[in-house]
Amino acid sequence: MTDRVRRILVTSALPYANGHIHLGHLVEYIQTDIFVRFQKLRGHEAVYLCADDTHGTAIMIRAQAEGRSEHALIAAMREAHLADFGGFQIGFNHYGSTDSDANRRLCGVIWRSLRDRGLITTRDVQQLYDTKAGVFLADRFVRGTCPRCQTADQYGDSCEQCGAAYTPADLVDPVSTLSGTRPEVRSAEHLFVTLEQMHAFLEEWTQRSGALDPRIANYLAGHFLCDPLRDWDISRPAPYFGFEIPDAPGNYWYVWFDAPIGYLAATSEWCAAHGGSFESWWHRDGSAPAAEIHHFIGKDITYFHTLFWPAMLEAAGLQLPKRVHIHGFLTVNGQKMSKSRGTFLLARTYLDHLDPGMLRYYYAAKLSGGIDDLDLNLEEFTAKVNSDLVGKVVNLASRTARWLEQTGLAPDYPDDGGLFAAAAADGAAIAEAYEACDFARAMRTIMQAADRANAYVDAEQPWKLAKAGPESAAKLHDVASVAINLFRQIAVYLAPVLPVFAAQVGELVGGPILSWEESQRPLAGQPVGSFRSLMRRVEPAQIESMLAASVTQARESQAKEPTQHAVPNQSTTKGTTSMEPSASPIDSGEALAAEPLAPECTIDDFTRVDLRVARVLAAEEVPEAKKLLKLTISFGGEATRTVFAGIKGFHTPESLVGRLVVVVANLAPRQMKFGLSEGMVVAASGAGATGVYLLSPDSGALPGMRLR
RNA sequence: GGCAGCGUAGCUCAGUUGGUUAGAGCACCGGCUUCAUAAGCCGGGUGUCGGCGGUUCAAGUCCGCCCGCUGCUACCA
Repeated sequence: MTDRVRRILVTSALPYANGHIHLGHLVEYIQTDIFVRFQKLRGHEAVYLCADDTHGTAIMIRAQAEGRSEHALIAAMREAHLADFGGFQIGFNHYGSTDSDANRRLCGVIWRSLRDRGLITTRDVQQLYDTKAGVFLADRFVRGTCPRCQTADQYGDSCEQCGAAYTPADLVDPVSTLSGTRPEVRSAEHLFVTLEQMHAFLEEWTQRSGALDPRIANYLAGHFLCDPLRDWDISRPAPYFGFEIPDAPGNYWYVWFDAPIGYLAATSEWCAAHGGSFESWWHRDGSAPAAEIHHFIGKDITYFHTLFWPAMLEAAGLQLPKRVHIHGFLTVNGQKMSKSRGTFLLARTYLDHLDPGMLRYYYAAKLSGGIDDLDLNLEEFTAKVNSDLVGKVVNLASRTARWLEQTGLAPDYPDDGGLFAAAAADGAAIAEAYEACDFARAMRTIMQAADRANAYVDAEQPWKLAKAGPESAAKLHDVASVAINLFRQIAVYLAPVLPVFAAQVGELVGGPILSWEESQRPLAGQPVGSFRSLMRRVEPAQIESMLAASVTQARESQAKEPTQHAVPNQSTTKGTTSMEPSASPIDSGEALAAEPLAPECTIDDFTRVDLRVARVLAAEEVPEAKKLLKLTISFGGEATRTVFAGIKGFHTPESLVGRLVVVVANLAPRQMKFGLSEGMVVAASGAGATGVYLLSPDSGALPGMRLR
């Protein structure tokens, strides 16, 4: 079956050292791990490499906020990542870090190749600099007024209102979200890769190499390759946590430049430790059989891995990926993972409550190799694990192993009516499905074998043979021997998905499962150990308790974790504290937990916002708008204003007319799709929660009165 | 509204390059069994394959339009 030994280098995307591993990440690592274990079981030389992604502004800022060095931060996160991966039986051959000597060296190698091929160019970039925080500000750390339409509070790169694209330096009245101060414009030289020079190569590689799913190739053709490719800014001026560029002092490689090179660095480190040759994996003219490079990534980082990265490899003359496997995101119970619902499940939280093998199996049963999102439906999870793994597979041994404890397997494999041979013949189809990353199909085929095996036990009724006395002993021995062989055969097929389970089966009978070939011939005459529980049913209570723990955790971490504002969440007003020891604390802390307090402000800050009582004179639907109602309000006297409020669906126009509301009266007018809005009606709402609740003053308040 | 994706049995999904009466698992109902760390076996579906139209000898499978849902983004000022 194994025609020739393939050399397969496999990577998963490098997790960022800014957060813990969650069940969404694990879709990728489990998928990759199954693929690698399958290849190894088939006798191929497969190497699974990964590393922590450690550089960039976000790490720098976080380390600053936590009052420790970047190195301390990434070391701690690395330890946590490794514990999580270990818990889920992810079998990396090597787990490196982008903050390593090997990576620095290889970044230099790639860099020189790009230089030598004339792919690097230099250009001045106007960027905002936060003098208080002492850093250049990435686009998302700056807000200000749009230079084109004058809309306030826009991000540094584009205006949400008019769609204008600009650089942060063009913003009117920019503010740093790090320090709240006004940043100054500084000009700095950045280095760019002129990707357009690689256009023809990228066209060819993405469209015709077979490395990409046609849907991805199509997406790239339609969104990027149809126009000249823009230059890629790959340097950042100091201060920056990363590697300084040797021939451009004061400049650092952008984190997305050094991250994929981490794949090369991990290879280099692994080779150094195991005596392999880096060249044999990545060089094109290696004397060894050409290696296959497989990258597994999520759809969010597609263009880094399908445009920038192959361009870098091509420029450096290195081996290109044979395949970039792209998967979708994880949803839980059909929705995006949510901290408040407890479905933002960290790896650690899961491990505290459930068996990792179960998630590995569930993901395998749902993964079909496509880029569709994968849904973790917790009820289905429970049903599938209990039915397939406990009821069908484990139960097969549970119901027959005891009859072989004394005798071992039959000395010759008995006649089983062709069952073992049939499942052995399925091996080719199962292997093909694994190879195509269509694990769902592989699991379906394997479970059919388990069904047939259980039907066999049922038909032979070994429990009756056991009672029938000595004359049936030989028949009982045969039946149990068949059942245990079928069980072990299934364990071989499941070994890539359930390595720990496979090892336990090996202990029960037949020794460690080391080769796919073991699915092709039955065992005979071997001893059988005493059967021990291999897997327990999932109880709905376990799921409940995991979700509850997850909610609690999310709250705690949100209370503790520094935000990018890096300002401690203190209670700042007496009012807040005096309300805490309320006699009957029946209100849950959910709303507050979902949205931590904003950074401290001064009374002057507050005074700048002019809140007034207003009366709603008229209210009407805006049929084309999903969320907006058009209100006409008055602060008293003749003048009226038009305000669009996002309360459609929560208030009917009729219920609003005549009532008093609170309005931000000095807010800059905003041109909206359906007209000019001249203020903002204040309402309460919870982060991530539905429901919008208008504020009303006590009776006696009059339009025009100010809130203070 | 823009971009992307999806709509097949109550639920989660398979349906390969268009080809015989459209499938699986779970759930549900009935029967059997009792060896099993409460599993197993047998039987049970009149599903408008979202709708309409088109191409074809033949469409869940290709094309067009429409409807609905999801994600990102936008009208939440």
